[in-house]
Amino acid sequence: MTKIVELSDQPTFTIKDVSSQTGIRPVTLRAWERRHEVLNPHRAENHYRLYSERDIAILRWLKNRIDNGFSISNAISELRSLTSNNIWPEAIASAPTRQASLPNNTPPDHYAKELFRALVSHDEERAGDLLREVHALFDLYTVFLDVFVPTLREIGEAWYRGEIRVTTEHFASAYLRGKLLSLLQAYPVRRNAANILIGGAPMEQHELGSLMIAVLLRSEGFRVEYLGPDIPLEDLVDYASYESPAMIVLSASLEDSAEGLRGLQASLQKLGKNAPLFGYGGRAFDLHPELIKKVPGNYLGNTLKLAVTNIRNLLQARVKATA
Amino acid sequence: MTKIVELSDQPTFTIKDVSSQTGIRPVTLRAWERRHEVLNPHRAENHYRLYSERDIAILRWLKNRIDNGFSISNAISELRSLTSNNIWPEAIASAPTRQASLPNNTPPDHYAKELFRALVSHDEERAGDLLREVHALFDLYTVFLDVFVPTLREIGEAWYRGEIRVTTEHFASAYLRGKLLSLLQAYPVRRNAANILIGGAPMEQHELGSLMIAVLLRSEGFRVEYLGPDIPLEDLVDYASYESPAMIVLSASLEDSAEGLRGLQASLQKLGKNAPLFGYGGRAFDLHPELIKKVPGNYLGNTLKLAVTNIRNLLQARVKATA
DNA sequence: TTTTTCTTATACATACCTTATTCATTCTAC
DNA sequence: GTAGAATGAATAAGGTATGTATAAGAAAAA
Repeated sequence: MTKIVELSDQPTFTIKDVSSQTGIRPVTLRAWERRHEVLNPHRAENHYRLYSERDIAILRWLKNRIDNGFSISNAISELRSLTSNNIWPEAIASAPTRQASLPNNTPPDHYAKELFRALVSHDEERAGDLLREVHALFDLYTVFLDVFVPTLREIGEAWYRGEIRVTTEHFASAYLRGKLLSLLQAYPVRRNAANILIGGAPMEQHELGSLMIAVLLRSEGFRVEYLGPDIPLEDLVDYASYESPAMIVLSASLEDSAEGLRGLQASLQKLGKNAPLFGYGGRAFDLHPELIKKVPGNYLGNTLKLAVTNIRNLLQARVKATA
Repeated sequence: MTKIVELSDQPTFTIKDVSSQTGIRPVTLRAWERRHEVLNPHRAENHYRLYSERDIAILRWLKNRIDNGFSISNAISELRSLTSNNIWPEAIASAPTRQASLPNNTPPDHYAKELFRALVSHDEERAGDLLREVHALFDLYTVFLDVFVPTLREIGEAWYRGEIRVTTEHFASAYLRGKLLSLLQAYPVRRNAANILIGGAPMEQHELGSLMIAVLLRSEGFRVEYLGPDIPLEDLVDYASYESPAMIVLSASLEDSAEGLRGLQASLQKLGKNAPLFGYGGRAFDLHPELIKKVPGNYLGNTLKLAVTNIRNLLQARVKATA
């Protein structure tokens, strides 16, 4: 985790920007620079100072030390001893990262790592660049299986180990949710293909898994309605009786949510010949495999690829059965 | 990404037209052109300048930046870096200063009704067509205030009256969430503007309101981090102590979530001079106005427009106070 | 023809950034 | 306690940035 984070050296901020962001007066900034040789802002052609994000991160850290009662010279020598050992104070390490873009033959693994770093430092711009690159290089399955999923797993684990804040986890999740939803909406809706309803089990809040399934299915030409997380089952059955979808897919990451799915298959069977297939999956079933026996219906497997293959096969079988 | 609107390159406007549309004096326009090589208006045979709609959009964007306190050279270099990243025409086209309802005089509430019907019948395609049209006709405020908000209210009420299914409400909400998140991510992130953290109070699940605020603020050039719903406050305060945002905005639709905000202002004040402003709003405060007295901090009002205005004013006052 | 409004080029005032020097406090070491 | 360093801030003098004003010529309108 405490690997040295590279910060942008792109000089973009004027002294006024820096002052308003750090609360340090311009005169003081210049005095520090002159007297302590701290920072070395780039200069524009007109000799104006241009600060990088890294500079600002350092200044914020210094300001923080001063507000805690240390003198500027103390703070600076502390900073020096820290940086010479390659240990960066958290405020600096968590500043946005930006690296030269990697060569085009980088395996998806590296993108997962880079994406993780970008998200952990709340750097949307970098994350966007990475995703654009990833989409240009790989197909959707690779993007999801080898970039998104590992990134999400790493974020989850880092959160569990207490290395990143809940707020950061929230930020990353909101960001990827947005990307997946716009991806979903970018695919055209097939009106006369098999209709699949996708959502999260009751009480379920994590929707990234079901969203990825939805995007993959839609990209393969299925007609997909994405219903979001926390679907009430009774209402869903009622909706299914009117809409007659070919299949309902729900995901659960919590044990309780998964338990809640036990009665669904039976309720759906009551709809008779038009009863939709019911498929389920999610982290809850990876962690507690005994749940698979308890929940009637089609367990879709523990990877996205498996899930999509299973859904495809189940639907084909259903078409044959009704024909 | 989705193309929102096409801007004509036909040179049809005289410098006087441009001036009256943008509020920039002709002398100034010529000075910018001479000194910064920005824009390159076509010339008539008589050497008079002829501006295209696209030119005007760019100028309006520049004006907006200047009104937000940036210098012209800063604004132009920002513009350059944006265009080279090709996130460009969309961001400009939906700039907040666009004139409302130009050619077509269909009122926004007609679109609200149509959007409601499309969503209730789970018709994504129709909804997408409507949104594209709405974005081409109206500015963001109108789209949100007069189309999105009434649609959402109508969906909520229809659900309350039992006229639509929860599943339908979920579908509509997921759809609009996706649109809003893509919109948010379509705007470039300003790295040197006041940083605002936006999210939902603890236990809060409804995120459409805070998302709209986030989009509006980002469209006005603020640096916005959207953190999603259900933010843990303790962790947020910790994050704020490192990141020093200028403001934190949380929304609550449930009474309990709103109650949970009572202690935040005090926790934030402990961060000392760098303490961010705290603003809040949401349905909970419309329904239970007495909560406003109970929750210390800045109540932002009961409409989106009010909230954004209040946030802008609070931030301006803050800048003055620190300067 | 006269008047208006565009064109370019130059000029000017204000605000802000630059360096260098100075000043008034506060801290630190003897 | 006192001398001297450290520190934030003020000031002067020069340069840049920026909006605007003015002059002189050309085209369009009255």
